[in-house]
Formats: sequence, C-alpha cells, structure tokens
Amino acid sequence: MPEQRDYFEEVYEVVRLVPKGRVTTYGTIARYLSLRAGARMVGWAMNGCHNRPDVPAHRVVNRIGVLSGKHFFGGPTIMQQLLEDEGVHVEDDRVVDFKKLLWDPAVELDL
DNA sequence: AGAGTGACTGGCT
DNA sequence: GAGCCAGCCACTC
Repeated sequence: MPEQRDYFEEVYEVVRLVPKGRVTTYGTIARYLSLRAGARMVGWAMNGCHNRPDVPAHRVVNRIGVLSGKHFFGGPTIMQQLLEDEGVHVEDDRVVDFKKLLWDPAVELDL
C-alpha cells in the first residue's frame, strides 16, 4: 500500500497544534489547509492517525461538537475520557460549551 | 468503469 | 437542537 500521507501529514500537523482542553472540527482543518478533498477526507486522514504517536484525534470533532469518531478509539468511551481528562466536559457524546472550546487555526494563529 | 460507503458540511424545515 | 437532503472526494469491491 502506497503512502497516502500528502495532506495526511498536514492534517496531523494541524491537529498536533490544538491546545490541550480545546477542540477543532474536520471542516475547520479542511478549510485551513485548503483541501479540495473536503472535511470527509480529514476524517479519513484521521483513520490513519493510529500510526502516528502524537495525534490527539480526540480533539477533533464534527461541526456540532459530537464525538463522531469515538468508536474508532478502540472503545466508545475512550475519546470521551481523554477529553474529560483534559478538562473538556462531554455530555451525551457532545462537547459542552463546544463553541467556546473550538480552536480555529485561522483565528488562533492570527492569519 | 460504476456503485456503495464514510471520523463531514451547509442549507432548509 | 434535530432531521432530511444534496454536494463533496478518496477509497474499496
């Protein structure tokens, strides 16, 4: 299997920049990297994050703050526990105060 | 080559 | 907030 990396690496790099206790979305990453592929591919990129040691994929949720990828962490509660451990409250698979915790590189990095 | 699928999103109801 | 629909692109069969 050839290396898909390309934008994969870029996605991982951005995700690694997400501060502890903050979250971001697939669409935000996609727009920031100007991925023609779209948000779906960001999710697919995260699918390969298991090869990466330092990719906090649990900080990446969908646009409404739902932990859509929790099932891919080897368990339905792993992702939530990781977030709770960082001070991010999760209720009914949704991030509490999601809008306030949202981290947008285009904004936080002041571009 | 065509159809199905998905860790998504925006718009509308 | 929640549900439905259409657009989106890479990947698999």
